[in-house]
Formats: sequence, structure tokens, C-alpha cells
Amino acid sequence: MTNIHDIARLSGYSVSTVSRVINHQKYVADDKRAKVEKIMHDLDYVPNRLARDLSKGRTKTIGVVLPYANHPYFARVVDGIVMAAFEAGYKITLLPTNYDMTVERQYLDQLRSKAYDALIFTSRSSQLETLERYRKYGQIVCCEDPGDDRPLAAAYTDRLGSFVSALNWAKQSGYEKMGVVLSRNNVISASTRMTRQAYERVYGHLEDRDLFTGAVKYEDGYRAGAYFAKLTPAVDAVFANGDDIAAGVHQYYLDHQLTPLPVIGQENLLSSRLLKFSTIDHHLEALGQAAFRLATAQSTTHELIKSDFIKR
Amino acid sequence: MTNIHDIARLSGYSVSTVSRVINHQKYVADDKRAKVEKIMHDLDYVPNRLARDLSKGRTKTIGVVLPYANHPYFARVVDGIVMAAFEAGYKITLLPTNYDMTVERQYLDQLRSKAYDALIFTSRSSQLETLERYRKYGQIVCCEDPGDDRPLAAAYTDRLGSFVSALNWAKQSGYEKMGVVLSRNNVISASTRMTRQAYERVYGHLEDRDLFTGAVKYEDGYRAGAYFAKLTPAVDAVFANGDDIAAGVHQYYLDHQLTPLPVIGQENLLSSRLLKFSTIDHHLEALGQAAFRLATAQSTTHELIKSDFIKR
DNA sequence: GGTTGACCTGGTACCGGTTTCATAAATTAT
DNA sequence: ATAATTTATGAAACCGGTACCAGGTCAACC
Repeated sequence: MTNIHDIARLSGYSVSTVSRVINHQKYVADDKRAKVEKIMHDLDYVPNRLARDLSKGRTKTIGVVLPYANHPYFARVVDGIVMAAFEAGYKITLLPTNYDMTVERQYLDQLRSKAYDALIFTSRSSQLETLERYRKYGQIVCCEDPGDDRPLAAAYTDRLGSFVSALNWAKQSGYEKMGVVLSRNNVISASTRMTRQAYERVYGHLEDRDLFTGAVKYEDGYRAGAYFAKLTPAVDAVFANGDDIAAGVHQYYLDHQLTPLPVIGQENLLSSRLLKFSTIDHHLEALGQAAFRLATAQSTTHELIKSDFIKR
Repeated sequence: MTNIHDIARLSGYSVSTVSRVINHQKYVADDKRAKVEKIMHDLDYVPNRLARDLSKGRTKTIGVVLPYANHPYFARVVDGIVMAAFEAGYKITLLPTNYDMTVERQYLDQLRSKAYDALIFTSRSSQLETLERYRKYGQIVCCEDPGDDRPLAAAYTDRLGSFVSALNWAKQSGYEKMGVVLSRNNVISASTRMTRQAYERVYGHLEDRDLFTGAVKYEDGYRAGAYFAKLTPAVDAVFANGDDIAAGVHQYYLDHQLTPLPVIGQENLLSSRLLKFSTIDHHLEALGQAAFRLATAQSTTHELIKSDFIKR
């Protein structure tokens, strides 16, 4: 493989000069520049990116931590990140965790090892304190509100506000008893925390029996539908953590000739449009774009993306 | 930033020994190994990945070329790739092209510059010849059948076979006139080529007026629905290049109180299950996994993933 | 007792670039 | 005419590792 020294030797100039030509810097005589460029072209030479990155100490690569790739939420966020990164000439590496803290830690160590300039956590299993400890090795962006006193950059949607809007609307629509579907029932998940908080604000204490957890996709929603269909006292409507999950709940009732249960979903996916139920659009592409911007900045700014409640 | 030389100096041993400790090689005395490990730990040392990769000449990173990230087809393929890569300790970088050949060329040049060990083309705009020319700089996998005599690795679904099955079923079901929806109406797209081929085999010549092109998402399908609703002579059914697009066609007819038009989609997405129309499951995750395996091998093997036609 | 081979260690070239610094010539300013 | 810049170029250190090779110790084997 031909390298910069070969070009230097063959052209008769120094590597410094060749480097200047490669990087389009000034202070190279026109004739020499032309000659070096010709030789580079003739030898089919391309500078080695690794050597460059090592020398410069940055990779122009950002790692995106997510549980798994094939989920509408993450797909939309990633799309926003990838688009913004493309515009800015950055590369995006996907880092799946499957919610494994150990794996997350490995990615944080890769940040330490300079494999990425920054990490974006679209979801996390580790404590925020853990992320903060790695802050000194590179920029870290998380996609939730980490609280004011935390030295982390953050881009997040207005979960609490939009959840409260949605639930208020549900209450005013006459749904007295509201069921809830969540993914992870733990305190790490911002979505879970905000849902509970909004629920308490609007409906008061959330009874365990009105809550179905462990739902990440349509089939889980279908199972949730089966659960709620048998529940007494019955719920009047269900607030789910995603449109496809809400669609599952809805479809279970349809498939079993029950009176359709009103559902509220999230993300404004195709399923909510097809089945015409209300949803919250979190503008996840915008979230991704914001997250990318923060990843390339060095601040610890927080950026709020407004969500829209879509009544159907 | 502390490096291997610091560790060597502070421990009193050579960089060779430290390197051996880092890489868990034998031929290091236990006491020295312990001392070096302690110093590495105390100094919070992590070896620099870039330096390592440069020295080794490989990155354990694979670039995945796709038009854009937020599309169910690519999301599923990428998911398969990412999972397989995770298992194998590889990293995946997403390379969006927006169908721009110039951008594709840039990614090929990045392969040349050793930024990736391999490239997977889930879609392409360039000619196959172009990809072949870059084969010598690294492994290249494409997700379509490149033909037997081409020196490219390939993983692809049985498009032609499954399309013929689907269209045969449609014909036998009494749909005499079949409309078709496609994305790109050019010869580069394997999906387009195979659809036309299957159509000719089952229905004969595809009339231009029975073809709607430029469809990549639901809204496009809806527009296609509007087109077919006005078409005379009308079509009896529509074969679309994706479930969400088929859903759009279907939904247009529903929304306008027309007799629902039978549609056949692809990918077995949620929309086809909700609206209960037939579809083809191309097992895209399996496709992604196969593509990854080929990317890390050095062969130019072809791998066919069987598709399933799902009648509904 | 000498040869063999496993074990241990360090020196150093190498991967392929960037960047600082020194030097000198050509311009420009005073 | 001289001082101060600007332009042009190369030598060499540096980024932070890996890997080959040489050299030395020590037990086993013939």
C-alpha cells in the first residue's frame, strides 16, 4: 500500500510538502503542488484515515448507544442523528446494549480509548453518575432531562408536559379509569418516571393492577389488551408507551369482538394513523438532530424539544 | 493523556512487556504482570484504539451503505447486521447516501483509506463495475444478486421467486388486471428489475399506465391509491414495494368509500397485519446477518435467503 | 557436558500520517 | 538600503500502539 513517504520519495519533495498538498494548505509552489497531485493520482493514493485520526486525536465519529436498532423510537432518533452527522461530515457508529449495563460500560471505555469523539445515549441502564464520571474523556449527550446540576449535555422531549396534556384530554373526554402500558418498570427509564408523574398529577395514585409492563412491541400490546380485557374493574382507556403497542391493545379488543377500547399512543407512527387513535408526536428526528449538535459542541447545554399531542 | 510509554517508564519495564500485559500474552513473569496491571489501573490507563488499529491495519468496523436510516426495509436489515456485528465484536457505521452516486463513491474511497474493513451495500446507485473496482481495497457485500461471474460477495432474498409466487396467487385468485407500485423506476434497483421480470412472467407486458413509481412511504402509497382509483380500465389489485405503501393504497380506497382494492405488500410489517392484506416476508434480519458474515469473510460467496409469501 | 528448547525481556523499526521548528528566499515596509 | 514580513521547503519529533528480532536464563534431555 502506497503511503505519504512513497509520494514524497517519488516526487522528490518532503513529506511535509506532500502533507500540505493533501490538506490544501498554502505555502506550496504551484508547480510542485501540481506534480505532487499528479503522482498521487497516478499511484492511486488515498491518505490513511486511521493515521490521520491518530495524529489529530479525533475521529469525527460519534457513538450512538441504544438498546437495539429495530424499534421505531430508536430508528427515528437515529435517523435524525445520522442526517445531522452526514451534513457535518461526521460518522455514526451504532452501539447496541440490549439494556446490559456491562455493555454500556464497555462503550464508555471505548470513549476513553478515543474510539469516538462523543457518545449519545438514546437510552441508558447505567446511573447518570456513571456517565458523568466518563465526561472527562469526551462529550456525552443523553436523551432525557438529567436535572439542572448535572454536567451532561442533554436533548429531550417534553415528556411530562405532553403526557399531562394527553391524560387531561382523556379525563375530560370522560375516561375516568385509565390503564397504562410501560416498557421497563424501573426508575432508570425517564419515560416510565414521567408517565407515573403525569398520571399522579392527573389521575392520582397509579394502581398496580392498572399498569402493564414489559411492552416494547405490537405483540406485547396485544398481550396487554388481553390483560385489560379481563381486568375488573375495567379501565375506560389505555395510555401506551408507543403507537404499535397501543395498536396491539386496540387490535386485541377488535379481534375478540369487544367494544373497542380507546387508546393513546406515542410517536405518531403509521399504526396510529391507520387505526385513527390519538398519539403524541415527540419529533424524534428533531431530537436526534439536537443530540448530534450537542455531541459536537463542548457545552453541557440542555435542549428541550416540544412534543405535540395529536387528538384523533 | 497517559500512554504505553508512561506505563513502561513508571513500571521500570519496556513497552514490549507492557504491550504483552495489555494483550494478555504469555511470557511475562507473574510479579511484573501484576505490577504493570496495578500501574495501568492506578493511572486509569486505557490503550488507544486508533493507535492499535493503525498498527494492526484493521479497524473491526464495517460500513453499511443505505439511502436513509428511517425506512422499515433498511431498519430491519441494519438490525440484523448490527446484531451479528455485536456478537462478533465488530462495529457498524451507517453511511447514508440519499441515492447520491457521488456520496457512494466517497464511501468507497473511505474503504480505500482503511476506515472500514468492509462495506455492505444494502442499496446502490453506482454500477456493479464500480463496486468491483474497489474490491481490492476491502471486502464488499451487496444485497442483491450480482450475477455469477462477478467477484462480489452477496446476500440477497429470493425476490423473483417470491414475486412470482405472489403474482401467481393473485392471478389464481381472479385478479385479472394487476397494478404495480415501485420506488425507483430504473435498472439499478434490483427490486424494480425483479418486479418487472416476475410481472412479465405471470401477467405479460407491464403497461406504463398500470405502474406507479416514486413510492417509498405511506403517503406515496396513498397517492398511488388516488392514481389507481381514477384509472380506466381499473386494476383489480395492486402489488406494492412495501407494506406501508400498500397500506396507503388500501387506505385511500377506504377513506373515499370505494370498494376496498386488494393489495399485496412486502416485509410483513405491522401495517399488513393490521389491515390484513397479503405480504412477502423477506426475512430481512437474516439477510443482514448473512451480509455481515460475508463482510467478515474474504470469499465472494453468494447467499440466498428464502422469502415467504404470507396469504391473508 | 553440551545441545535443545521453553521462558522472559528489551530494543527498535514500523503503521502513516500531522505539526513544530529552523532556514532561506522573495516581498514589502520604512 | 535595511528591517520586517510573507512565502516556501525540509528535518524531525510526535500520535500510541504492535511485532519482529536479539539476547539471556534455566531446566531437560542425550
